[in-house]
Amino acid sequence: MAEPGAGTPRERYRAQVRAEIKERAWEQIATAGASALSLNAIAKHMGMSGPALYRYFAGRDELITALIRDAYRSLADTVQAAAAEPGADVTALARAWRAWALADPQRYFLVYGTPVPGYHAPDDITTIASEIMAVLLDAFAAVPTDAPATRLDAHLEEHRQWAEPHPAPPAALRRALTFWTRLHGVLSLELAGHFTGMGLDPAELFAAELDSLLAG
Amino acid sequence: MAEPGAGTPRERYRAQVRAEIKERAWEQIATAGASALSLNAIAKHMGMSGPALYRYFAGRDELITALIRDAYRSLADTVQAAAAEPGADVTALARAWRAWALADPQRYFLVYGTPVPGYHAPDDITTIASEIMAVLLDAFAAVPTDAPATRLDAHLEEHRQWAEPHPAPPAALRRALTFWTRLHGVLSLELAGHFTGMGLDPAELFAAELDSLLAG
DNA sequence: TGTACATCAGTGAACGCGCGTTCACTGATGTAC
DNA sequence: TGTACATCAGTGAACGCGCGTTCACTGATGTAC
Repeated sequence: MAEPGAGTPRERYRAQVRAEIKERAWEQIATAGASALSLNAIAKHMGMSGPALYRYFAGRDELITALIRDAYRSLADTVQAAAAEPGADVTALARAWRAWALADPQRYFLVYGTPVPGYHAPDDITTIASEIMAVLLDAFAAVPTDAPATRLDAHLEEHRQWAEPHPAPPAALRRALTFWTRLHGVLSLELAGHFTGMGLDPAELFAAELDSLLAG
Repeated sequence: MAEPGAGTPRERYRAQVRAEIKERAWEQIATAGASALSLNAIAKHMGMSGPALYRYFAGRDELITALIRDAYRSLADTVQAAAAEPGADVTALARAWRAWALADPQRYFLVYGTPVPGYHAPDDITTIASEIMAVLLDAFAAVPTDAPATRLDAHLEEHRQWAEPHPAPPAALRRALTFWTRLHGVLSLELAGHFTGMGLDPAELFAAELDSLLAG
């Protein structure tokens, strides 16, 4: 007797409806932000009654958590795919990261934006986040720098739990973190619209930060 | 006949109540985020009925806009005060910036966090934002770098409207922007809790980014 | 100084709304013999 | 192959809630003569 597995027509249907619910949710988030996400509104958009969604998600919170998980997963897949390309380097990762962010700003903000006080992501999401870091560590471990060790290198050498069990040298730890914070600095301000009206090209800013990473 | 000016007892009372409304609003934002801000809840906290607040703010949107304006004003005052101290340098500005951010994370996010799609800040807020940039430009114009001009320098030289009429040289434009994006990169991830559980000290990351600016 | 009037802060009732969520149900789909 | 039963997607009514906002009002405070 086969377990009620993923092949069943009913299971396939369930997965399909779940996916459509999430799609509509993303549309709603893109339009009005994550805080405006409403189960009833999604149901209406799908031509269903509100309570029907409870067959697919235990509630609003579970849906949001699923969206956050999907967003992390999507970014992890994106950077892993970029790293798997032949000839991939840090520049390729940065480009993939930026493209992912620009493709859906609200998705980016769901991952890296203003946190909801009190919300804590489940453990499996933390795991995905460290997959992402692992890709960065790999990339920087592959291109050692000859810059002298900094105070931060020393600090990270003594506080490297977050990178375990990756064997990256301290400079790679530092550069991976710096990749993250510098690109996020430019991207989040760009996506939030802080450069609009300033007359400059955020892509130039991004490129300059990438250069700074390659030099460091 | 004196205009119904700021000295009137009634006017002073009004200002006081307006201030208390905003204080309660900040408390609420700190607790549950900006999207949870509610006029009725504030009124209840103050022991007033909901409609009473309409004597002081035309509605929820006007209150939020006032809070955003106050937050920008507060940051501008903070960096201006830091710059006015004898012996003030870029390091002092960075320290003041960081202290301001840590003092109230949700206030920081109201300024630099996830934007609400569709919301556009009024012009006077943009003006305050450029006051802040002016302080950074002053600081960097005062300490020229001997680093060679970059591609970004060239871009900024041709796109410097946002800095007008400040006479800062291109390198100062670049360094002021980079100050902003790099510190924001570390601070926003720190305040959002992305470093918690990693076992590293965000202050070290911040210090390293500040060092990178001084070197650039 | 007192009296008449104007201003204005705050109340309480009411409006319509959309929210998340529960519940008992109908009807279609799948399963076992 | 057909029949009996179990599963489960989706409905509609209902719950209680808090929201923003309006309105006509009361009562206190300030102003003019």
